[in-house]
Amino acid sequence: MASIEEEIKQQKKFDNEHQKAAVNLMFTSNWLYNSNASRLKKHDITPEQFNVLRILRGSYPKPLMLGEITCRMLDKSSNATRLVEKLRQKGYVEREQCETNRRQVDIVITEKGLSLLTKIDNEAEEWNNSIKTITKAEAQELNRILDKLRR
Amino acid sequence: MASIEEEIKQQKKFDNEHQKAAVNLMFTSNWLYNSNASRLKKHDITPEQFNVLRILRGSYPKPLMLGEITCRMLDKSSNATRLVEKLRQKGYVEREQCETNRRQVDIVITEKGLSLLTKIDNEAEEWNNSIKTITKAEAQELNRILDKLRR
DNA sequence: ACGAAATAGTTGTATACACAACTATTGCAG
DNA sequence: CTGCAATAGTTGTGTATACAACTATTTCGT
Repeated sequence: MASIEEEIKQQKKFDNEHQKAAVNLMFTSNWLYNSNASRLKKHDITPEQFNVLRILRGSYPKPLMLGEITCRMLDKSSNATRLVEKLRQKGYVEREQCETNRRQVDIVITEKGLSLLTKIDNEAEEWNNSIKTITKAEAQELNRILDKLRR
Repeated sequence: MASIEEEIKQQKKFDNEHQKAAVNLMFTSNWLYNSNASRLKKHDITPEQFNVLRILRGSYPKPLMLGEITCRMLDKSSNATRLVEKLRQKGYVEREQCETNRRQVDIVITEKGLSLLTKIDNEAEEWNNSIKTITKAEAQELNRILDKLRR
């Protein structure tokens, strides 16, 4: 088992438990992100692109405009225009100018996109296990503390 | 108060508490990172560069070779060569080829770098409060769960 | 002593985030 | 109706991560 101090080879003790939690949080998030990135890599898709596809599946068959995608993303300041363009080039989404409001661009996931998500879902076993080292009760407690932290 | 579902405007319920915790973790980490980035911005330094400087202060006055910096960093796959070069251009660190092993490059923080860290420490009040919405006991529990999660 | 393997670091290319400036379209006050 | 503000999206520049190929140096087996 590796404590956060061991992971980053900390020489000195942390000032306090809060500082340590902040570092631990970011370190663990990176760890999780990298684990996710590596399982998606064989499908030639990044976690950010995957996230956008899942958002679009959530709304399917209704399209979403770019702004709606942005506000559902984990990282709000990411650039939906460019992410969507990457997905379009791969054939996973389609873009169309909205007829009633020509400023808007409507995005919809394609059949190909949906079937990619299905394939990834089906092999998610390994990924799911990587976070099942904690119990359901611990996951709930984690969610509670994280929600409180952001207040 | 904003639950993770509200933050990302989730349409459907999460499959389970573990999935939700994984998303919550990454979302909260981004939130924390952005909060950190914005306080450092007025000093024209990024969180990654700041992290490298603190690592070097931890070892001061002993220099560290690039590889030692890398393995202490939060994100191991980041590129210490390029980060250190940015810091060198700003005058916060010095690089020198190691005499006993010419493959190595020794890095040491400068007086200017140390005084920058001191200045940032002195105005860290606001940042510290941002994670004090949780109690010390909750911070400890968070640390315990995160360490367990990575096993 | 020689050459292969290991070690330390550098560099190139693709992806994504951060921020700001920019275009195009729509809505609204007067 | 006109023009200004608000909205929706695009694009440019700088920073950092991901991964792999590369150079230089040292170590070690024979």
